[in-house]
Amino acid sequence: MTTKATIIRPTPAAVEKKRARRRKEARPSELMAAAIELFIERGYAATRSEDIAARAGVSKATLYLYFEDKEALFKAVITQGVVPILDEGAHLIDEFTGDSSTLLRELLTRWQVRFSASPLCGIPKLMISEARNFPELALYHEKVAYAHARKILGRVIERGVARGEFRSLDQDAVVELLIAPLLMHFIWQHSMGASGCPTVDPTRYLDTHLDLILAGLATQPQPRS
Amino acid sequence: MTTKATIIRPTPAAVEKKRARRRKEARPSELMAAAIELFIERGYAATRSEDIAARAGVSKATLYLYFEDKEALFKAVITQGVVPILDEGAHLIDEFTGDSSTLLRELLTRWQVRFSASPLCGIPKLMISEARNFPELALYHEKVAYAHARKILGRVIERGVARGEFRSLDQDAVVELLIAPLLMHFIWQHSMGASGCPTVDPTRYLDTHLDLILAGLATQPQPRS
Amino acid sequence: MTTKATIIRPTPAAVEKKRARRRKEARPSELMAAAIELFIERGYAATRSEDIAARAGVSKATLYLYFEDKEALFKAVITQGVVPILDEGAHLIDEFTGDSSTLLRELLTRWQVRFSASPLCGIPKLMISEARNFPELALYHEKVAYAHARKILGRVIERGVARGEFRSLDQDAVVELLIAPLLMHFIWQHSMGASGCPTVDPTRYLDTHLDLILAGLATQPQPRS
Amino acid sequence: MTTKATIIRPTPAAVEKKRARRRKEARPSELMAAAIELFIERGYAATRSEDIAARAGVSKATLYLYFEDKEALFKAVITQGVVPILDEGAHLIDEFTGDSSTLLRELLTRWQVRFSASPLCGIPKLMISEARNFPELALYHEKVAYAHARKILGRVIERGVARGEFRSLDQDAVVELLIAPLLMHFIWQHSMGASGCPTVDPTRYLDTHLDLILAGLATQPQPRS
DNA sequence: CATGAATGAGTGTTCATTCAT
DNA sequence: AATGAATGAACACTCATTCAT
Repeated sequence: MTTKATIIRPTPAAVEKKRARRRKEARPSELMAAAIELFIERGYAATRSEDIAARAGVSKATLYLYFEDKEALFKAVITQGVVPILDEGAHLIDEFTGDSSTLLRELLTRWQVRFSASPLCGIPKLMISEARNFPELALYHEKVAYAHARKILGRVIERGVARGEFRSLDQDAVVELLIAPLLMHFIWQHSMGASGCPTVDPTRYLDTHLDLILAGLATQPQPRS
Repeated sequence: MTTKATIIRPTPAAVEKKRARRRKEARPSELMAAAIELFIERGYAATRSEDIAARAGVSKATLYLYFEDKEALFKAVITQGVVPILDEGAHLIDEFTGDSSTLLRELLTRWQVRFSASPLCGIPKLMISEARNFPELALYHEKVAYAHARKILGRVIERGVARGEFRSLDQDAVVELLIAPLLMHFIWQHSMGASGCPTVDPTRYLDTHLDLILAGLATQPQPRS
Repeated sequence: MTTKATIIRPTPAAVEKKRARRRKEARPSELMAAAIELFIERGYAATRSEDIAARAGVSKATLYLYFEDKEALFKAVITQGVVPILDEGAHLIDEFTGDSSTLLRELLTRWQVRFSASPLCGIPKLMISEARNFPELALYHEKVAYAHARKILGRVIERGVARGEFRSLDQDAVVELLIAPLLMHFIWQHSMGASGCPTVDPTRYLDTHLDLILAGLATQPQPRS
Repeated sequence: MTTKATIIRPTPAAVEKKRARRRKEARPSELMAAAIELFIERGYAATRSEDIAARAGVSKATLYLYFEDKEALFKAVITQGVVPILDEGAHLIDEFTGDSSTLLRELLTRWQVRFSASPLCGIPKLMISEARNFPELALYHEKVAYAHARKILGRVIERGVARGEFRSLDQDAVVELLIAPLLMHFIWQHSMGASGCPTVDPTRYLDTHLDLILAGLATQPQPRS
């Protein structure tokens, strides 16, 4: 592109320098990726900053070029984007025209699939483990992540109740009960599950969850198996 | 006191030490009680053995008279008695003669009440946090606690299915889904909840959980609110 | 004491334990002694806490048993007793009945001798070096040490002026000029002097200082050499 | 602009680099100026080379283009020109024809004024602080600066004694005593003084110093105030 | 010439653990 | 049985220095 196609004499002076410092802007995310894995595996305190650096392929000192200290790195990891995935769910609601049971089924399935595919699903376990040592973080995360998810689910429940599809129950509790199994599943997989404890099959687990809870929510008796 | 009164020779070498052993046998449990609180609050790594000793009212060195090391204390804490409370549930089943929905309701309520009243309800959070650093412990705990609870719940479900009260669904998943909200609740209270994040009302939460899941499980359409 | 003098059989049980933990209360001063030497030699920053501990014959960690941190140790060192020696001078004044020149001569000589014999004479150099990094300390030291010395010298000057022995000059400046050579001498000995630079003979130096300044202060022409 | 207008062939290879070398030769002194300030403020060890570079407006790496390492920079700073100012004093003597008291007064005043106006007056404090860590430097500095100043002052004293104006005292000591207050004053201002400790007025201080010492030196009783 | 990026070699500080008493 | 004192082994963080561009 920058060089003429018809170059006759590639003068020694004509040296392209463009490979250059690709790494720099990648570093923070590389470090955060390494950090999230290790924090989830070992916990915050048991993870040595040197190990994080090593896994990111840099020296310990480099870490401190990009993050004030270990705590800042931890906060950056936690603060990082759960929201976009949650918002996919919000879009789903806006566009959906069918019955609320199907909507709920699609929404939870979508979330499970999306989170399972990313290291983000390790964050709940991490957050749970460190919440009491980092209360501000816990509050922040609650605000931007959990509260957000609750609000989205709340809208679906309202929709179902408004359309006469769902019973009118304690809405806050219902919302919690919709999430709890998903959350528990992620947490389990990154703790007991990763230590060799048996884990339920995620698909059957989610299916049964939806089966039960949709049956429980429904105003009309469902066809029973 | 413990020596016969008729001893004539009080040789200088024959010195009776009879004063104490005072609370010798209480020490281990005092230490474990202190440890469980701190481990739950701060996590294993962030808890200094000196703090445990201080909370138990003894010196740091004393801890090592009763426990090999910090890890042994941790294991002792975790290994400790969840089983008795779970077994109360088993007894309940044996004696119960009513319908399975009521039985399930009573069983879960009993468990929640009993665990909530004890520091033991902090163990799930602790176990979750440390599982990957102590895999043998995780497996042990899974075996004696979670598997036990699952078996008990499984019996209730089987009972309900056998009596035609419950639908026949994927039993493992159903059992998990019965426990997940309880577990999640305990975990939440000892992590996010303890950091000032809002928490649902436990009673309404459990009630709604039972409402939903029993409705979902029931073969016969329930009277709907 | 506790054993009879006529002990025939020193029963194995009769063991005296009294040698015991003599060290504990000596530790802080041992550490401070080590610290003052090293701080003066190398400066605060260039002195490794491990070296201080080593010179005091303990491990690095032991240092932290007695001092919060390196800075606390530094402050303890600086804060330590210059005052008693200064006060010897104050007593001298109170008891002295002769002429003020002689008093001044005795006072300064006394101070020089006393400080020269102790590691305290290294503190001015240390304080000078670190004053800007520890302003609170500088102010503290100024208040309890320098200001105190100035006040004492001021009294002698006033005495001399009142008795018609000394000219009435700018008193603050005179006082400073009385101390400056002494101070400079201590500072020099712990810096340039210790690096092999030539040093004047302290006695001749002090004698000449007194000669000059007393001649300068005198209202009556002195007999001149 | 600087290139001739009539250049016809702007061959791609013939690239003139003529812009800069802008302040290339100014760099070392800019760095040294920045360094001296910081070394005096914080001491050698506590001054980060990055801060020096920043204050000189260049990057950390640039410093190493001009100085082998931090120590070389320190040495360059210290080694730097005190001599010219001292020599102004020497010239003064050569040209002076009046009485030695006046000469001494003029000489010391000149030095104080000249040094006070420059950051060089911070060097004594710096040298004092680092002498033991840089003994060669201390010796060097002693040789080129202090010894030089002493020699100059010595000549004035000799002159005064030869002319019957000054008493014949221990010459080395007298010379030291002439400098000590000046030196002490510079040191104080860059240490305690800079930390908020009270400082005497330099003019009154110097005046009184001269008053006292000249009176002390004089063979003839001076007119007394 | 100048620098952004990177790092090896430290340093202060902590803490689980031991041991003499 | 209990503990005050001590420490070895880590670990977070820093900084002088280098080097590719």
